[in-house]
Amino acid sequence: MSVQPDHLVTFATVVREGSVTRAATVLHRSQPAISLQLKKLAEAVGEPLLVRHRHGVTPTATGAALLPHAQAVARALAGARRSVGEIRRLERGDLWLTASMTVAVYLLPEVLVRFRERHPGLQIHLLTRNSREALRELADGAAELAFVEGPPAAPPPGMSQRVVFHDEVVLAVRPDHPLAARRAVHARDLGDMQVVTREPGSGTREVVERALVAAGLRLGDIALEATGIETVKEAVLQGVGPGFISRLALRREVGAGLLVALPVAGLDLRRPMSLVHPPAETCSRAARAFLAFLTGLESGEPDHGAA
Amino acid sequence: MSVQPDHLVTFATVVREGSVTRAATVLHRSQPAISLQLKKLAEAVGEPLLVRHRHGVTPTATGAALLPHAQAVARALAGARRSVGEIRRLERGDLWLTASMTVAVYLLPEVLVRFRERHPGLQIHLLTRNSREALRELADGAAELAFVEGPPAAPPPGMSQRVVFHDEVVLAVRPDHPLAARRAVHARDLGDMQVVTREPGSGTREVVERALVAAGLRLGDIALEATGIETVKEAVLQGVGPGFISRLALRREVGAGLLVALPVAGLDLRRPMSLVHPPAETCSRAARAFLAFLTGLESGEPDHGAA
DNA sequence: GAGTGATATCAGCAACGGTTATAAGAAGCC
DNA sequence: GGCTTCTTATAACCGTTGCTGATATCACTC
Repeated sequence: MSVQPDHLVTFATVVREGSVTRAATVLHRSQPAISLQLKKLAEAVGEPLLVRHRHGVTPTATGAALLPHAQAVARALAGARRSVGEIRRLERGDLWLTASMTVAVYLLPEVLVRFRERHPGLQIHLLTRNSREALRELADGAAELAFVEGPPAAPPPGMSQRVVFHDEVVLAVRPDHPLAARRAVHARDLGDMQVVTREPGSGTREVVERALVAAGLRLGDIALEATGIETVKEAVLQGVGPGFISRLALRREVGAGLLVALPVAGLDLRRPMSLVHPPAETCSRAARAFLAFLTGLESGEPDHGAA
Repeated sequence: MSVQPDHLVTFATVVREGSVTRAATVLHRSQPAISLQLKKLAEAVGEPLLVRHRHGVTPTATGAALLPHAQAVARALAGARRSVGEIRRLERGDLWLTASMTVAVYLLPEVLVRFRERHPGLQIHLLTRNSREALRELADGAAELAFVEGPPAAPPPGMSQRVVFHDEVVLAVRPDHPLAARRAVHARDLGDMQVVTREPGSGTREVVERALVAAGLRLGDIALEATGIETVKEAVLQGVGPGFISRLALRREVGAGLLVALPVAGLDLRRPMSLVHPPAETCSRAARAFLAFLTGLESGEPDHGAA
């Protein structure tokens, strides 16, 4: 029989305690169980490892030679158990998120800060991708939770999906713009405007175009087609004209009075953000904790619910 | 169920091999056995450690966090197994000997050198004591083999004893001494001599006195009572007079023609050296190897047998 | 010589962990 | 599209291990 890890741990404990009986109580075993393990270990080595005397045992020369290795095994095992304990108590762990740009930049940071306050030991990895890439990383296992744009379409097999945020594309204007005084604009007014939009292929642009098509309308002049949300925002701020931007991405500027967000009546510019994730049972504890945290946010803090 | 060392080793192997099936062959287990161990480990941790894909498995974030600990356990265990292997093959080990002065100084070094040539990895510890101390250290377990002076008296309980060397106290004289031409002296001539002896209480002195008493004789003048074998030897070399010394301690000087060793007829000055040791089964491999080595010497090389 | 404290030994038994056989899922290939 | 061929998962069975509880043994103490 070869050398068993348990035997080495037992041996190390026996030497540390200096007694088979004491080691038995420490290890929550009966004394014969310990004696048997020691016997097996000595057989494996081929010679006695302990000498018995009145008040316990002491290692032989061979035992002393083996002891450091036994201690190394015991140490390594204790380290592994401690690590597992930390993981179980969520004192340690990794949370791999993948999210499309808008979610990653404008929604998640605030949420993640609060989540980390609750679990400071967790290391959060946020991958900023587009929706398709995010879903692929989810399937790969590179991330456990994916935040994607768009309504619940076809969730990948074996995955759950739910809407976590109801965003909406709005028309952003400067406070000194004539429209700024109005509560909203109507879709038919768009034909007269010179607007700023994102480039074709971007999520925001697609939402706008789909809504226009559905409403049987067309855009007027496109004053500027900008790549990237911040570019559009900057163009609007500079006075180029009204621009289509997610309400989510405008929160700070609206709050600061730098821009005004106007809903477009007659167009369905809603833009739900979905969370896609494997069944909770197959998720890491960290991911489960984050799912629960999100649910808590939605129910407990209504300002994060509908747009 | 708690985290088992075997599971960690298996996990480390699976990650290294990148496949459950390959790890199974490496570990000489069936594939289901490995799968089961991984399942148990994942249960203990509380979340999945591996993600499956077409050509095997890769660790999850949690698995990656646990991996170093699993590797540490595997490394430590491998180290312990290697160490045990070395001990079994006598490439490593300790041999603790305790011996009375005469044996330790004049007999063992030569033997030990040859023994170490055969087993270079063994570390030999030679404790130089007197016979009583040697026997106590044997009982304590501080040494495995004890070389003591005197005939097989009462071997300690559970110990074996055998004579390994037949020494003899002789009368050493300088080559220019009148006695040097003779093959031997007779005990009754001692009364006329001025001799050099060890101090009372030394083994050599006791052998001489016991023999004299048994023969109904007394010593003549003691010219010098010296403490220590080398002191007696030096006194004889300086011409103080004949001296009682163990033949064993005279080998070099006799060989070099510096001294002549004269047996004393009519006195039983034999002085066997005994080896006391526990039963071979309870000895370390190193000690067993040394016992076998000694037996080989005695049978194979007669010059080490009788005096 | 009885008492105490330690380890060794023994018999019995439950459970773990292994094996073989089989299923099931995904990818690649005509 | 069905077929093959990798995977890993599941199930039934079974042998061995290793534990427990009781008891023996041994050494030292009083």
